Amino acid sequence: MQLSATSQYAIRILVYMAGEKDSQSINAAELAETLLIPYKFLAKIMTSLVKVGLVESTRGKEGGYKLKKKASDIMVGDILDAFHESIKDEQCILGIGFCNGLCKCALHDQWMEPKFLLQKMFRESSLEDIAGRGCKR
Amino acid sequence: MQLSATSQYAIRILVYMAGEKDSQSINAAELAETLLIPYKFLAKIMTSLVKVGLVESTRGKEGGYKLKKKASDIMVGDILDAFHESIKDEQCILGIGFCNGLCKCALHDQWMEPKFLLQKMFRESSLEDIAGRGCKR
DNA sequence: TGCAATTACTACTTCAAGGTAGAATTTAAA
DNA sequence: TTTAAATTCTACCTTGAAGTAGTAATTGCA
Ligand code: SF4
Ligand code: SF4
Repeated sequence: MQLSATSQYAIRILVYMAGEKDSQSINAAELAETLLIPYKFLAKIMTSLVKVGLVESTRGKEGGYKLKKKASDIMVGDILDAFHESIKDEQCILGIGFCNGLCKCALHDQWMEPKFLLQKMFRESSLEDIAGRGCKR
Repeated sequence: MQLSATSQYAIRILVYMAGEKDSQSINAAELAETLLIPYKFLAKIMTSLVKVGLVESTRGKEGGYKLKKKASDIMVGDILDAFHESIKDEQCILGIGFCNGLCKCALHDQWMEPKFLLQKMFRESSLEDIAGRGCKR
């Protein structure tokens, strides 16, 4: 019952980038070192984030990564989407599927509420909301 | 962001057993067939449930499985515990760890609430509460 | 131009979860 | 006592996520 390592890394990376001076690019080595993420794995994640349009990259000397949108416009949910890990409305806690209220087991209603809160949290929390506070890793 | 297949299977198995006539044992073949769980994998799960004391088994002809406690005394959380998948208080949504309120990022407080609801749901839902309603699989 | 720094690509390895196969063990009943 | 039905054990296979390695492509700068 937790996010994949990939998603967790991605969130931490983008939050860190949002906390840095704008219009200044950060390279993979610095990210890997300060965030304690394996360099090569981070590089792979960064490429995904570039492909999905959350980050822009410049190669070569003086190159690196920059957020492609304002930190206030990147939601945690966008990041989870990139790795197909956002929570769907029909997701069932027992993995059965989508009774959609027709046949409700006792867990159904109880799962609705935390599920909704998680969706809301992911949908409404932007990088700006998170950056600058809490754990710096 | 979901339970492991093993835990989901285990919950469904025990809920089904709770819905059957008491003091009557059910064998692995029937469980596998009605719940659409691979037979051999189910057998493995059952052995775990026996070892952890939620189920008792009798081997040989006429054998099978029975709940070891009343359905109202087996909580979903007990099942998750058996597979080390219950949600710890200090579980962090970013996998960093346990800031314990000292350094709170913006996700910290928002994660607290759904986490609490999930813990409550797992802790307070018994098999009896679930059995007999909803999807029969 | 050439070099060094950087991301991107391709392919592999490792690890854990999920799943399978077959034989050993136990038991009730014929 | 034999046999068939059942669980249990041990060992393996498969799949996907996590992580690694090496090289190609790109770019700024000396
Ligand atoms: S009724 Fe229960 S099993 Fe069916 S979708 Fe809802 S939570 Fe899942
Ligand atoms: S402050 Fe944020 S990163 Fe730290 S434990 Fe809480 S949720 Fe996790």
